[in-house]
Amino acid sequence: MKILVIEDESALLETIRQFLESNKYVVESASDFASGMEKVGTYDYDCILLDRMLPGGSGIDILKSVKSLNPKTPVIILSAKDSVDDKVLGLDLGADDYLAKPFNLMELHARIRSAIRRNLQDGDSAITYKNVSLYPDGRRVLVEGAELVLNRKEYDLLYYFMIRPGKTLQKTSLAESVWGDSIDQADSLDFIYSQIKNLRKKLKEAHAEIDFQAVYGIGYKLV
Amino acid sequence: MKILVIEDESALLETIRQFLESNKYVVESASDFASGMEKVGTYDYDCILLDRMLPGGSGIDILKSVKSLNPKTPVIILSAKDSVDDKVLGLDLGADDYLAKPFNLMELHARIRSAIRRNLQDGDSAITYKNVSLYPDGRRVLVEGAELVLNRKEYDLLYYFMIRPGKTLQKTSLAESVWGDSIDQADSLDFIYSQIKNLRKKLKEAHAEIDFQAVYGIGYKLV
DNA sequence: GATAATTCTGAGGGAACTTTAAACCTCAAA
DNA sequence: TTTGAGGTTTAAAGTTCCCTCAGAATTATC
Repeated sequence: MKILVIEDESALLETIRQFLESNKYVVESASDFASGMEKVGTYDYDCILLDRMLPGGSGIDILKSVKSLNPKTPVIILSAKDSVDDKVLGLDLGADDYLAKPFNLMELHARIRSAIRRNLQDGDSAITYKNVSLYPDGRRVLVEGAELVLNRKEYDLLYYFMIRPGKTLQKTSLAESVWGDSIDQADSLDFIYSQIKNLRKKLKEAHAEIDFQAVYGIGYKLV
Repeated sequence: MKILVIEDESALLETIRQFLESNKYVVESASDFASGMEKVGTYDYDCILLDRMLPGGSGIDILKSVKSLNPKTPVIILSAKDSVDDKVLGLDLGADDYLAKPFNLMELHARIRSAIRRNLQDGDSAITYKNVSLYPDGRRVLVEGAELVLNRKEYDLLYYFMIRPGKTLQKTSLAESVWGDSIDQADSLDFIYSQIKNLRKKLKEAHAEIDFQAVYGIGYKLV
């Protein structure tokens, strides 16, 4: 699960980051309007935490942008203002939840899970490609109706591919999304080979019609 | 689906209303005893959420009234008290489920769906999976007709699994749902292992065909 | 073709996680 | 106060991941 936190108070940002990472989320952050907009426009996230007031612009505009690009991505607004108007404005514009600062981290966690779950439960919760269906809610994978048991990394990796079928994905992107920001430029990415290999084996045994096609020098794409 | 929420804390009431409406339910509400009684006596609902303590009277009396007028309407009691007596009293008087405050909205949603489904299935109010049947009213569990005696936590845990068979449930979700919001981030979740172990033992002795499959690094799922 | 770069495969081992049992705590009933 | 059941914590043993490494196979470049 990848979460974007857009927040200019660096102390708060770090607190949130640490907390979320200890809860196994992959966290990215932006601390001003421009970089927030850029991240939102470039990557997909499972949930976005958004401060209302940002240097360079209003969080509300980022919210609008998110909702036009990826209407289903849940956005939780963090704001110092606890006025009803503020709340209503945010929710009217499509925010999924609203949390007044200062807030409790456990409360934040509950809201994030709730938002993500709600998002996944809406309508078609399955992601299907060829004869493989993936249910984010419950982390299940079915191949022609038969359950395919995957472990954590395998599932995360497959999920990342399944929501972007046919698209060539760089190894660095894969590493960042599945393994988190902690990946260093200098680090070897050999572990991806390992995971791809194991996933392929399991998929083949289950007679899945999908495969990861290596794109020499770049990464892989799901075909 | 039309739901009546009888609750005097206006903040909680609004939270529930927003949540349910966003999930496509039609929501009506009452915030004191008299108006609750009136609504209950006048309209039919698919489910009623009922606070125990209300200005002007006890939720229990409303429950009695509902059960004499429309015995089949599912009623879920919401209460700040998590005492066993309270729970048993409510369930003895015909409540279909019981949720201790503070509760998670997704949990509430699951219980509502479960209660409504059970109601529609007419007659038996059991939740059945493989050879295990669970009767929320009375908190009884039968394995192939034979009663399986579970204590409180064991029952709560099993219930949480039974209404979500096959779905991978995170340990944190389990902890929150069965143990309540009091679970702290820093807390170890090892006690879940103990409960799982005891439940498994009892289930096995009773020749139940269900089991909790560990999902490494995530939690468990009922199979 | 020869060479370099990249990808694939299999095995090993340390870390993370789960299982199990037993000790410990708490609280209500006798 | 004692007793015992329910529930939690602890510790040791067992299991599963998944990263690393080394060599083989494949692909690109010359």
